[in-house]
Amino acid sequence: MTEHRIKNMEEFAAVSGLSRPTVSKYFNDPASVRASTRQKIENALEKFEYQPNIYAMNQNRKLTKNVGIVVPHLADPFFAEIARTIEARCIEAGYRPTMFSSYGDPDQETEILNLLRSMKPAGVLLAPLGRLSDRSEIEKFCRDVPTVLFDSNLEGIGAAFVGSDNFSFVNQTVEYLTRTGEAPLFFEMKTPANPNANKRRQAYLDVMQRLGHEPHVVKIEGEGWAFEEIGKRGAMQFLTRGNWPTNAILCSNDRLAIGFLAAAYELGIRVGRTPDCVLRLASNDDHPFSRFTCPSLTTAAHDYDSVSSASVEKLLQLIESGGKYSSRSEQLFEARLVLRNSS
Amino acid sequence: MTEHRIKNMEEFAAVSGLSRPTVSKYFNDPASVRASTRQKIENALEKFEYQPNIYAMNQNRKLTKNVGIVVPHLADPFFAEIARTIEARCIEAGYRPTMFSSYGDPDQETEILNLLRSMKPAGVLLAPLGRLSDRSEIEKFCRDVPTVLFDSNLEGIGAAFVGSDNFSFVNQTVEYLTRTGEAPLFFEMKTPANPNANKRRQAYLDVMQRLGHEPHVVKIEGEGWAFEEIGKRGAMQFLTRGNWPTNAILCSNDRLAIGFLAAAYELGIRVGRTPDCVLRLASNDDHPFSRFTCPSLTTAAHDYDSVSSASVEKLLQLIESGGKYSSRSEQLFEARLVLRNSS
DNA sequence: ATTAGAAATTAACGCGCGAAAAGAAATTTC
DNA sequence: GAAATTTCTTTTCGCGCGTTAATTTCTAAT
Repeated sequence: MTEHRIKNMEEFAAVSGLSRPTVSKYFNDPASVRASTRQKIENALEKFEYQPNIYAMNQNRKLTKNVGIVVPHLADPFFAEIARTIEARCIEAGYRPTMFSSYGDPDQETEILNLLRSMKPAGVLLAPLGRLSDRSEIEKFCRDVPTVLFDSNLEGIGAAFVGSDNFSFVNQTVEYLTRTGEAPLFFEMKTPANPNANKRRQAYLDVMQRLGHEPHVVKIEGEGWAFEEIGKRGAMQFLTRGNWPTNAILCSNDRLAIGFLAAAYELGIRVGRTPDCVLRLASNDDHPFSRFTCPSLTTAAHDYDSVSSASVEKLLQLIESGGKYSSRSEQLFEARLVLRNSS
Repeated sequence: MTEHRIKNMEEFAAVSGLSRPTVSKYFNDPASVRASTRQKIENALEKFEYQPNIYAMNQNRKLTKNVGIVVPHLADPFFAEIARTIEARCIEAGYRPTMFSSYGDPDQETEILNLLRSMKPAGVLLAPLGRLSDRSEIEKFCRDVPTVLFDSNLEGIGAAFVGSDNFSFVNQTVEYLTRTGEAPLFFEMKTPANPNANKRRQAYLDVMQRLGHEPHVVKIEGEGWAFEEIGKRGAMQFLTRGNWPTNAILCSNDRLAIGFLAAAYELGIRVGRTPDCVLRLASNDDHPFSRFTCPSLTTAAHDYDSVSSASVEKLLQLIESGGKYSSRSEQLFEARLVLRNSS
């Protein structure tokens, strides 16, 4: 029982009865060595607990197994959830994901990209801030590092975009609200940072026209990422002002809707589909908390799983093709209407 | 205009008119070189955009500038928020934080610690899972790496613990509820994973005894991290059963309370402090969403800022003392009672 | 100007691994 | 069983930097 702590791959190769290059190959890709050899290594691995020095590994590798995941705001459960799923997918695929959040700050987003560049990642999954992003910085980054955009599209940037079909979201909610009652107005922030918001407004206008109803867009004030607070304040104004053109509200996203519902509750205005309610509300995203609002929120749900899987898959393809791609692809997933009690 | 891309520190040292060891010293600690030298480097830095290879840097350094931040569940806005604050503090202090989340899984927590160990971090800030954590693994890890525990205490493990004073939380909420109405019952999960939950129950029992009221603890079923769902289901049962010993509820944490309020709303049971309400509810944590519940939630707030600052400060002290400490310290911060509409 | 002390330079080594090339050994194929 | 193929070993080089020790240069004082 030689209780000799293994210090490097040389020593570990010795105790597994192999040469260092072979062991190196194994750690690079376990399937690249013969089964019997793999056994030898894995036996030794159990007895001696060694793991390669990640810094030495990555220093000389052209391509690391690192993958960067960047989201605009990790404290938003929506992004936390999707980042979590993507992270899991990357690990399954044998990569080492690292998560970053710019917390709504464009400068921090740029810093993250710089840090990532120095990490020589195999690829990056990036959900950009949107309107606030420094487009040229992101563009520059995408030229150096294989990058797949998700959630927020920046036209023409990155090798691919994977996201949700905003038209499908709004189409379903508007159609449902209209079919079961009055056609909705659209409740949104005046200057949304996220490009999806703009697409959703456009989709709302399109659908309303198609259905032959007059559109009403309510734009509320507010900057930053405190959407619930913004939604609540905006709803307070909207609700106390009265004189609503319709009794159906479609919020641009769930976080605004959460604020809206809080305002309605405080004002004693019943929201829901029962006869005693004066307003009906629907929204988009299926935020993790939307099933616990009062009333629970009718919303168009992202296909989280598909978006995550497709993003990662796209990135893996891109990596395997050496970062080259013939044309930028965009993949959009349909929404799934989730009927709850708010409409 | 020599558009020559700098490849390594040697080249960068050349263009800044210095020797490599000096430049190396600068990157290790900018204050360790003469002011005029620092200027030279920073001038060159603006013209030539070079950043040292992080892998080569860390390979041979006894201690990196890396700091690990580990939380039990990043998709929980509470942890996302505290992780965010801690991350910012670390960056301010010149360290490079990396965030990890075990997502409630003990195995993943252990894996994270193993990965961290191989990153040779200067220190780690760890909020362990709690009851589910593999104590021996964490203990082993803390022997190798300077570690400060936060949020959840594991007695005797790590160099220090920084958290909130659960007694102060419960003391304030119980005292408030009792003073303004009936004494509360305590609503919690049967087998809470988080040690704070146990301390809160104990604090509740203590306070009730001190105030001369009979305690009532309602324990609801449920495993995992879907606290809102668990709270809602448990509240559904509790509320439909009727025959409540008191009209005041103290939830162990806000996420349970969010579920409780959702259940009450669905059942048409009014919660709040107005005369038309049949129940009053308070809770602990001041979860980011607790101001948007219906009604908004009266809760005992963590001193987020102090906990984050103190944790990081403690870790920095620990790092500067070479990871040595004479005795394990515990630092607890008082709660701040936030009165909203639920009681 | 002299000089001690601080700061920078030179030179050299090593870290732990990736990578590549050439040859030996094992395995598969017919 | 020999040939063809795959897999492994040996050898060697280099990555980009940390680190150290011995000098040299600079700075700030006497």
